[in-house]
Amino acid sequence: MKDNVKPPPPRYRRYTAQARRAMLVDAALACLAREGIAGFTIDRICAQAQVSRGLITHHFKSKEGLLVAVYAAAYDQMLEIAAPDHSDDADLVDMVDALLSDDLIDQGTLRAWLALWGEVANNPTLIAEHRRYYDVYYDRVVAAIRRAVAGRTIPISEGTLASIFIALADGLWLERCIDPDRLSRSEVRNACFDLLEAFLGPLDRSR
Amino acid sequence: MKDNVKPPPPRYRRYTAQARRAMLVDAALACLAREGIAGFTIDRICAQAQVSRGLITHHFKSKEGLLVAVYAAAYDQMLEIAAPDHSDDADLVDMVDALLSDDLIDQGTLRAWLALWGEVANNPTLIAEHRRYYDVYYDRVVAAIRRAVAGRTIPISEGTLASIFIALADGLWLERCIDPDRLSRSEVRNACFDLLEAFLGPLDRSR
DNA sequence: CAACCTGTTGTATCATCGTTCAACAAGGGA
DNA sequence: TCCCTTGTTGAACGATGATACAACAGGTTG
Repeated sequence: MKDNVKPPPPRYRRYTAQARRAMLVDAALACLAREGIAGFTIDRICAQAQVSRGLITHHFKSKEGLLVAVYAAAYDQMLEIAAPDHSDDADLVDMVDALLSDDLIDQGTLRAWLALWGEVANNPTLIAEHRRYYDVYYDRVVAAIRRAVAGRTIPISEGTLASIFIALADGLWLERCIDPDRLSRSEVRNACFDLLEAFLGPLDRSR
Repeated sequence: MKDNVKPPPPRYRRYTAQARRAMLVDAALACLAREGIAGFTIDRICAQAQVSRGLITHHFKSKEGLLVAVYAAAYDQMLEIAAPDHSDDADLVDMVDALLSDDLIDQGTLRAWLALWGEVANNPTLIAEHRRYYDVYYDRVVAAIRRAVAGRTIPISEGTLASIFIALADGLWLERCIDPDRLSRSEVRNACFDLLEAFLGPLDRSR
C-alpha cells in the first residue's frame, strides 16, 4: 500500500496583516455589542475570532491600538450607511431615512456605540480620532443641509444646525438603545423633520 | 508629673451607615468623572474616599450594589436641578434653562453620565433602575409640556414630544461632553426652543 | 525542495481586580 | 467604668487582566 501517512491538516491559516486586522476588529465589535466594554478583553476577542492570545498585540501593538481601530471601523460603517462619500447629490430626506435604517438602529450596534462613547470621553487618543471622524460626518451633514437651503436665507448657520441635528440623532439612538419600544420609527422620523423644518421650511417628507 | 500617656488619636471615625454610603457614592462619582468606567474600581473608590477596601462590600454587598446606588444618585442630582419635585408650577422655559445650568453641563458630570450609560445597556439591574428614574423624569417633562399646551390642540402627543425633547437634551449633553466648544450655550438653548415651538407654537423665551 | 519571511501559537509573568473574613476599635448605653 | 454593637480595617485568596517572548509553522520564492 501507499504510504498511509496523511499530511496533518494545517493547524491554522495565515492571513495577510490587513485581513487579520479586519477579522480582529469585527470580533471586537461583536464582543462590544454582546457585553459592552466589559467584553472588550484580549481573551474574549481572541476567542471570538478563534485565534490565540498573542495575535492582538502582534497586529495592533496594544489593546488600545485595537480600540482605536475599532472606533474607526464603527464610524466608517455608520458613515457608509448614513452619509456615503459618493452621495454628493443625496438630499437631507435620504440622510434622515438612512440614519433610521435597521443597520444602524439594531440593539447590538447601539450597545457597541454606547460602550465606545464611554471610552471616548476618557481617552485622549480616541478623542482625537473622534474629532477626525466627527468632522467628516459633520461636513457631509452640512453639505446636505446646504443643498436643501439652496441659496435661501435661514435663521441659523448651517454648521450650527448640523451640530444640533447630529445631537438629536445621537440622543434618539441612545434612547432607543436603552428602551427600543418607547419611540416608534415614524415618531423618530417626524422628530428629525420637525427640527429641520423649524429652520429650513417645509421639506418633502413623502418618500 | 501627671501621666504623660496621651490617648492616641482615633485611627478612624465611625459614621452612620447612611452617611458612609453617601460618602462612598460621592467618591465613586468623582472617580467616574475623572477616569470613566475604568476608574470604577474598589481600590480607587476607597482611596478616593480615604477608606479601606472592605467598606464597599460591607455597605453595598457588592460592587454592583454601589453602581446602582451611584446611578440613582446621579439621576437624583440631575432631577433635583432640571425638574425638582416641588416645581408643579414651573414652566417649560425654566426647565430648559435648568438643563443648561453649569451644574449639569460641566465636563465631569457629563463624563460620569457617559460612563454610566455605557453600563446601563449591558446590566439588567441598571436597566430596571433606569426605567424607574426615566419615568420620573419623563413624567415631569410631560407635565411641563402639558402646562404649556394649556388645553390647546397640538399635532403630537405630549408623551412623544417629551421623549424627543429628552433625546435632544441627551444628545446635546453628549456632544458637549466630547467637544465643549462646538456649541455655544445660546445655540443649545435656541435648539431646544425651536424643537418645542415646532409643536407647541411660540413660547416666551425672553427670560 | 530548501531556505526564508513572517503570521501565529501558547506559556510565563506581573499587575490588578472583587470578595471574604477574622480581628480591631469607636462610641453610645447601662 | 465596663460592655456590647457594629462600623472599619487590612491581609489573604483565587480569578482574570495585558503584555512579552521564544518557539513553531504556513506558504511563497527561487
